[in-house]
Amino acid sequence: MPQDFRCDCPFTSALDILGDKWMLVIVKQMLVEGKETFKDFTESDEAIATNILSTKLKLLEEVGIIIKTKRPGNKKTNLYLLTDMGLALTPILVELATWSDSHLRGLNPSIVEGEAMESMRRDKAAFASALEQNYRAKLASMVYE
Amino acid sequence: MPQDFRCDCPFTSALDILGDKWMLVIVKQMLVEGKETFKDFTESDEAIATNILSTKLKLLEEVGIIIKTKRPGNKKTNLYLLTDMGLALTPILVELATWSDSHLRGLNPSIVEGEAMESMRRDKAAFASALEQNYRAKLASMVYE
DNA sequence: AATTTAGCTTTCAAATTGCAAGTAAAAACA
DNA sequence: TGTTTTTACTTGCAATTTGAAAGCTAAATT
Repeated sequence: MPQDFRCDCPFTSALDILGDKWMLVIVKQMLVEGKETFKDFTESDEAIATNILSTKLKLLEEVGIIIKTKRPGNKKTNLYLLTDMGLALTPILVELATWSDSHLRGLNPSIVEGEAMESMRRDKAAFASALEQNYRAKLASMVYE
Repeated sequence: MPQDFRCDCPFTSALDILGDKWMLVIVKQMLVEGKETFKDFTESDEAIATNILSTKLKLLEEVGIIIKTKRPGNKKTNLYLLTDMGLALTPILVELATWSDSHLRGLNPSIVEGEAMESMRRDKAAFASALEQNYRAKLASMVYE
């Protein structure tokens, strides 16, 4: 079941894949919070139900945003990792967070503040790039362990 | 009914508002396609149902992304216009389209190609800025007519 | 005055989301 | 080596959301 697209619009087509409450949240958890396993995701602040998690992980894999793998020697724990296609979502996530930072604090006063937010405000592109490089470094280190 | 937020994460909070198939599509139609009236939206490529459109327009207004108004002298046709908060979504839309352009053509080969896409690729920030300025110019011209 | 248009609302069916419980296999423990 | 725990799910079912189609009201046009 690949996916259905509403039309030929590039904006809309992205939302045909990413436009729901969970797809980008899962990507964020991987990129920003370092979550890798099914268990990791179930323990998140956002409290995703396991059946939804299962469905969304399958969809993310089908589309090519993540890959499912295992650590050598471990036959039980699945690892979900971002592909290049998935890492390319970083700028979208950073723009979403930036918009929240400047326009959503009135509606959700609990939105976090701190050094990371300040760093993001100071230089969005550098912040996005750092997130991505950090994740790539982790991927590289996994291969040789 | 303002809105419920899942947690204090700025990424997730943006998706609590924008994370569905329609909210950002409606904003795109206003920003990129110049749609303003209920009728305009119903005639879009994406073919939104009128009940959903009605619900989403109300939500967009409640959140503060759009305002509902009328042209002076016309008591029938409602105009929906982007606020500053709504216009601030432009970079998110441009990042979504950019991602589609580089990663979704395999899954949706019908995604449009053309001068606008090339211009977006050439300079994303300038493209976003042009979209926003273009919309602001339209807003300014409406006031004096 | 009659018709058309714009902007919805209502009804109901279908799809999606989500809670809670259950299962199977691997791994850790005694 | 047998028992318990952990991980990664699936299943059943209720609740919510989405969507197609029809209907309705008031303004504008003919």
